[in-house]
Amino acid sequence: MIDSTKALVFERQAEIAKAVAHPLRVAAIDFLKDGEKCVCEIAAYLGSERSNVSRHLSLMVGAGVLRCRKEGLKVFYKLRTPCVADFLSCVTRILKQQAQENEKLLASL
Amino acid sequence: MIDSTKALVFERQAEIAKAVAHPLRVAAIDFLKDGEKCVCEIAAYLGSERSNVSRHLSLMVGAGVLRCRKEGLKVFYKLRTPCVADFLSCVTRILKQQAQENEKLLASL
DNA sequence: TAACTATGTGAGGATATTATCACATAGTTG
DNA sequence: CAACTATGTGATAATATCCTCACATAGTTA
Repeated sequence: MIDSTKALVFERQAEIAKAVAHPLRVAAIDFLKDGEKCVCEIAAYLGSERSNVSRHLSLMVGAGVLRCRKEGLKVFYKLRTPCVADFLSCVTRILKQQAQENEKLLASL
Repeated sequence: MIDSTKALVFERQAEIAKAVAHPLRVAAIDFLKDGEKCVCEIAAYLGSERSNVSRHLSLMVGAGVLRCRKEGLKVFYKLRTPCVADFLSCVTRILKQQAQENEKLLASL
């Protein structure tokens, strides 16, 4: 059985995964891996409503995935740690392996 | 702006992240990193209803995170690729960095 | 100060997730 | 065949997530 300390860790891990688990948020993280960007840049890139993007971004800040900084009228967001990008590359690797397996399956038909 | 190919990738990446984004599922993946286990073992470890666990597991199979194999009465689940475990260690690293920042903050009070 | 720009937030409804209960299925064993 | 074991599934209700619209806030600039 899971002890309560482990349960807490699993819960926090799930929270972080959840903070990434949305197409717009994945895209935003991918966009931010090159450095900080303001909301309007991010929204333009994502092609989605400002208010919606703003919500997704603050959700990620809440989960500790992003960090933000105000400067004049603009608010700049960036990855809180480069690990976040690594995390996405891990997901990408999973995707690649899936694609490879599918290819093998297809070839055997 | 995001082109449609990229959008598809982001969507698939989000799907995979979502498949992990639940405390029970994180725990199951952690449990499975040592090798395949049957549903009853997993359910016992998670301390949750069989039917519920079964649903979470097949969700992960659907997302391509797990793979399953029938043997007699039992169904064994395992990680589809070791990348899945790597992915969780990435999340753990993010958690650690968060904890370190909090510690630094605390020390400065 | 008034108009403007960038961002955030409340309310709302639409949709998706989740857990639980009861039951169905499939394979095993006496 | 009957009882049993392991697993999966349908229905349902509770809850969470998401998007949109309208409006609020804060800083800028004319």
